Amino acid sequence: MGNRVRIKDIATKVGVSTALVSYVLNGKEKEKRVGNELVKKIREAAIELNYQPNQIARSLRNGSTKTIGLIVADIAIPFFGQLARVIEDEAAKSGYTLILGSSDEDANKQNSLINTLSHRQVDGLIIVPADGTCNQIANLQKRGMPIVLMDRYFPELNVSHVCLNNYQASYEAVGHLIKKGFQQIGMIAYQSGMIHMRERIGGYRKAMETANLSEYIKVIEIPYHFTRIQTEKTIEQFLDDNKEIEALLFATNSLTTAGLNFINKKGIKVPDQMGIVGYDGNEAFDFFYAPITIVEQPLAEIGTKSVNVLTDLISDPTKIIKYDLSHFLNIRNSSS
Amino acid sequence: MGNRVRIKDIATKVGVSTALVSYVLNGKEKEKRVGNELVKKIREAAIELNYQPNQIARSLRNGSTKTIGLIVADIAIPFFGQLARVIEDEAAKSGYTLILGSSDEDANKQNSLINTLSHRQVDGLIIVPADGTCNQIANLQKRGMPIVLMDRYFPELNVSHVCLNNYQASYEAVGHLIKKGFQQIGMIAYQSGMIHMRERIGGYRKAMETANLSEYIKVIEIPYHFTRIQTEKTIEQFLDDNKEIEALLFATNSLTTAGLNFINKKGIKVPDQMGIVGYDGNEAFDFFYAPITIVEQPLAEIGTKSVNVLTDLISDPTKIIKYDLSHFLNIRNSSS
DNA sequence: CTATTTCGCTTAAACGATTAAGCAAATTAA
DNA sequence: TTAATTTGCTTAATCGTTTAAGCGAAATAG
Repeated sequence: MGNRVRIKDIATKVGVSTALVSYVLNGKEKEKRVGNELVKKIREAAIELNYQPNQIARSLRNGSTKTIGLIVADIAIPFFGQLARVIEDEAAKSGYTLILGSSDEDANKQNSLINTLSHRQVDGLIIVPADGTCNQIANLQKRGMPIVLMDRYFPELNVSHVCLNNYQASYEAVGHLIKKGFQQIGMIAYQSGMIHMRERIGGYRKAMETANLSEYIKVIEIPYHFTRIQTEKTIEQFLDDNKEIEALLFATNSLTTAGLNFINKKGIKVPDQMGIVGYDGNEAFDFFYAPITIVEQPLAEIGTKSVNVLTDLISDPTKIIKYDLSHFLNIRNSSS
Repeated sequence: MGNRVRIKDIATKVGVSTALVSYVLNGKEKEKRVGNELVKKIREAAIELNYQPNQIARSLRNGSTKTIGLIVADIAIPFFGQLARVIEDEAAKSGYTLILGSSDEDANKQNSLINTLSHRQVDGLIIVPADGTCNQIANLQKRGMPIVLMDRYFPELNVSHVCLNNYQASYEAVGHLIKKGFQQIGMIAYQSGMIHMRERIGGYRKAMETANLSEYIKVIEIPYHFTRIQTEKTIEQFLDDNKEIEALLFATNSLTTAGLNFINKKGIKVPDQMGIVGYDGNEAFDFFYAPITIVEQPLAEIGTKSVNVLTDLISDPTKIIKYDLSHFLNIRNSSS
């Protein structure tokens, strides 16, 4: 893009100073009392020369890039892709553009992403924080960066967040299974110290305890970096070791996929031999012979709220806003 | 981020000029013969003050933002999410960061995205172009912007691209169905003038003609903005009008999903009553009782090549590089 | 008719970094 | 001893915008 047209070129062409051009192109011609004729000439010259403002120069001068950094676990995962899309649209409404990064739930990657984005002077960050990155977030906040944590947060930190009320969601999901007559309900979760996973497991436990089913509590936590095959093997081992299990709560979409795949192979009948509830829907599950009961997250609300909270923080960095949104339990055949 | 540390703060602390600090922090201390003691002091001061370079200022001065704009149809669609991820990683290897936009296959949206990104001085663009945006791309190129078209391109334009060889892919997919004994093969496509769809349809036609099955050629083209329900209705109508059809080629993942959903509801048996081949895999299809034969695209290759071509173009804007990559026909039960 | 206000524009600094050019002191060469 | 070179640093321009401050000329007020 060598032959870029600058404000100076317009100024030269019209025969005025760059200040006037800037005033006019920013719509301040009244306020700055620019003569009507010049306003017209400047506008025409800008169009004629095909002037395109340099947002970088503007950012440097204004101290604001009109840019939001979004760090998710992996943009290839539909859940985050869908969130990113909502965020993109909502951000655009306020003139913000998205800079994207995937952390792979890895603290080091997240750290370098945060550095990259903050060097690029993003006006704020929406982060799906990885396990063990509490300090990173705390430091960021101390340095005055507007941050919104999404999907999970650190209870020990006073940072804005927009998340699901995971405890309540699991509690109700398991309650539903119990009401349907299942008692020996197991849970397949990810190995993570992060609050969202702890709460999903906690809600499950609480529901079991409340129904006097504590003795049947069985949770397996699968490491995030396990391959699909390793995951299926682990689930197989878990079910072999606990043949009495009648129903399963899966803590994420991909765990549900892996689990169903295994259940399919083994010829286990859903829901007769095994009741199923999973987090986060997926077109995939429509094709399973028994449509799957799903804990649905309000994706659009999570995305828009995250952006709105962030723009609030950008204008007032002292604010702290926290949302724990409600799920919707979409009941289908797999749990009846 | 009010209290940012600038190079000037380091310079003041150490008692030198900003030039020296810049030289040292950019590793030019040898070349610029900076004294060993000062090098050490400057490094220490930078760490002590927690200096974070301002990439915006650097970009303005250097005329390069180390930023790539990525415009896809919709980042929420897993195909594009996966591509975005590959691109993100490959770009990071060369120090580039991604700025993201979704066009919804809409020419106007794409236009404003291109403007936004080019005002932000991206060093280059990877675009999945929307229908009817040939002029936009041509203008961009004329203005000297490095561009790589991905997934589709404009044959009438001499612009770099990385795409699938869609003609070949459809041709082989249909050839496979014919070899399996299907004759009355229909195709469900999107209504689009874009080359990728034309070629997918063209390859289908050619395969049918080659096998002397021209009389059975039946294609329906569904508008992109149809809802899931409208799409299913349209497919239903198509199959009602053409009850003799024995097999279907679906031109995209979401069409396959809609189609299978309908076929499921109607109780049509796959592959006995209907053979199926679809583009682009999806975990969903693993759960369909008959695993679906898929035209798989080399996602990783498309993504990495796109980035590599773009960085090539950035260093030499006169280059034009075109890739038409090969698919992999993953044959499963739905087509045998 | 002079003093004040308004009008319409220009000047120049600033944002934070990079880097060509230059300059004094120290060193080496002749 | 003088000239030339090397060393180690500083100065200042630059990238493209924005915007406070200022300055004549014209208009209005007194």
